[in-house]
Amino acid sequence: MKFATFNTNSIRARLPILLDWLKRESPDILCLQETKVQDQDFPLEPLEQFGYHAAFRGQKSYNGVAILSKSPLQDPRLDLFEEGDEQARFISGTIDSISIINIYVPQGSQVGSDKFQYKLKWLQSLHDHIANRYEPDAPLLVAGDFNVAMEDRDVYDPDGFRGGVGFHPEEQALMGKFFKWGLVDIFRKHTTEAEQYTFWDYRIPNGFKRNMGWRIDYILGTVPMAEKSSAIWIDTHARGLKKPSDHTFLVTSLNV
DNA sequence: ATGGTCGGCAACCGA
Repeated sequence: MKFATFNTNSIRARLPILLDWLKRESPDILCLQETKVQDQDFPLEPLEQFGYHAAFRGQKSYNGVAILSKSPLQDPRLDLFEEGDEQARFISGTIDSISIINIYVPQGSQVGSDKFQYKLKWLQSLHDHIANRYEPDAPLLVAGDFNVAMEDRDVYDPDGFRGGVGFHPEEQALMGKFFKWGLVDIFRKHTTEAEQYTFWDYRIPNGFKRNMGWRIDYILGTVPMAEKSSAIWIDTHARGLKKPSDHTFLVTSLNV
């Protein structure tokens, strides 16, 4: 089984890249973030023509998540918070008896801002949601754009970023709670290599060419899932075409 | 060479 995640930064702008990649890689499940499209405008038909079911929640201009899959998503849930979400950042369900959670964590703007506090609250709420509703010995994958890098080897300028948004100890401590609960960073299960990034800021001139990136997209799995992962790789196909995304595809093979 | 990020969506916000 091939499982992947990709921040599209607009699914409509990235549709040629996305369809090309689906044709080439034929993943069983693909989690998408920042679709930036309202549900009535979601490009369902071309995806169905490629043999995919799609579950999605969008909103105007910002955010938006989707799960594409060859088998339909069962028991879909579209809200993290019990009272319902104001922002489209969460979608979960079950496929072939594997629980899937796809998330787009708030970016956080600046340390100390209201948006930063919301990011911390969101991460804590995601942790509590998982701890209250899932078991660490059951099959669960949590994938998406976490907007947090964990270690020096995961960013191109650790000393420059330390204490800033995306590389702040409070964010990292909240990420640490996921690992303590029992989730495994599947990328780090397979390699200790540094400078392996999934995101390059558009605003850095030639940032991709100079590999000035961050590893902020993850596939996390409970131990039974991590044990079934035979490989994981960063696929920069999304950077090769005319309208590159600022993120890449992150893909893992699972023996299920 | 005389600029220099994107996308959404209609003036800027968010990343």
